[in-house]
Amino acid sequence: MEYTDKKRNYSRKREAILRAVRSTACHPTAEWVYQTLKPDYPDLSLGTVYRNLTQFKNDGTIVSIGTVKGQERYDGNIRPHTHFVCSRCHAVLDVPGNFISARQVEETAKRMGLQVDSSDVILHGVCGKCLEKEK
Amino acid sequence: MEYTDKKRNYSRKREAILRAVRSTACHPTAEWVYQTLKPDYPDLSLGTVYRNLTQFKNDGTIVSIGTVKGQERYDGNIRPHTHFVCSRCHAVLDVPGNFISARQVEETAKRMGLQVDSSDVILHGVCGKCLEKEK
DNA sequence: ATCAAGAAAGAGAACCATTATTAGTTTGGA
DNA sequence: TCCAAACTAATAATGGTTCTCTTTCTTGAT
Repeated sequence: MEYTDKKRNYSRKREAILRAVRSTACHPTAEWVYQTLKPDYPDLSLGTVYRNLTQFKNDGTIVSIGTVKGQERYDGNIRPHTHFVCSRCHAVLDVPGNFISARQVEETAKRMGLQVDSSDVILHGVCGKCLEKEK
Repeated sequence: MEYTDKKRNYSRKREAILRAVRSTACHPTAEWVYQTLKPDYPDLSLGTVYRNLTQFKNDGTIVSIGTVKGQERYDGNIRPHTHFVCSRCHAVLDVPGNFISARQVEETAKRMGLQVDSSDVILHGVCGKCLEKEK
């Protein structure tokens, strides 16, 4: 068994990064977090943002929605919910409801010998704003 | 309205690329397709694989499962179905069933003013092989 | 308060999947 | 056969992410 407990010191910037991710519903990229905090933390480094986002993701403090247009998107809301990705503007929206049958998933996983840790539902399409623009 | 119809000439390599994607259930990466075809097509270029996979994806001939470990994964089976991604070995497996309530999705989309074109269900966890290894 | 150990950060190089460019080849209609 | 458009190989460029290395903080003990 591997030793996984890591001492973790306090860091003002780490705290700010978590606050930033939790403060928005835009499902931000690392770059967004960086640009958002830069004014208040002029010496913030992009590497620090990546490092801390990865840590938060690994210990379940935040969650990753996956990659949209080549960039990983994060979510500070770790309660399972559905996401909508606009194929025009690449916005990621929360959709209430998870639309999935946990029982069905469990049964299938058991039958297939899989250990399922999480499940994501992602809808693709065109968001309201982009539909407006296209008219 | 934009002009989207493109003349398409025949190409032996394009045909082989589609055949390769359809021939496997491994949900291949561009690199896999390239390595698989290389023996039979020694002058195949990786750019050609990327170009044609993108074309196939754009006109709906194949489908993208998203990005796993930084690499896009494709699927020649375009019938909606669920996918399982192993967080250890990064295998992508087909899971019979789609577990999603189309009606619920429709209603929610309508209420939110979204145009939903497709929906993906992705399970994350540990596959049977990796569970064996870990014992 | 001071000090040492190690955790965190800044700066920038390195990495690597993907995309773009360019020059040459193939396809298909006239 | 001839030509324009489509396709490709080779390779450079791009860009998000990770790594490295040195410096700066944080923490706990003295």
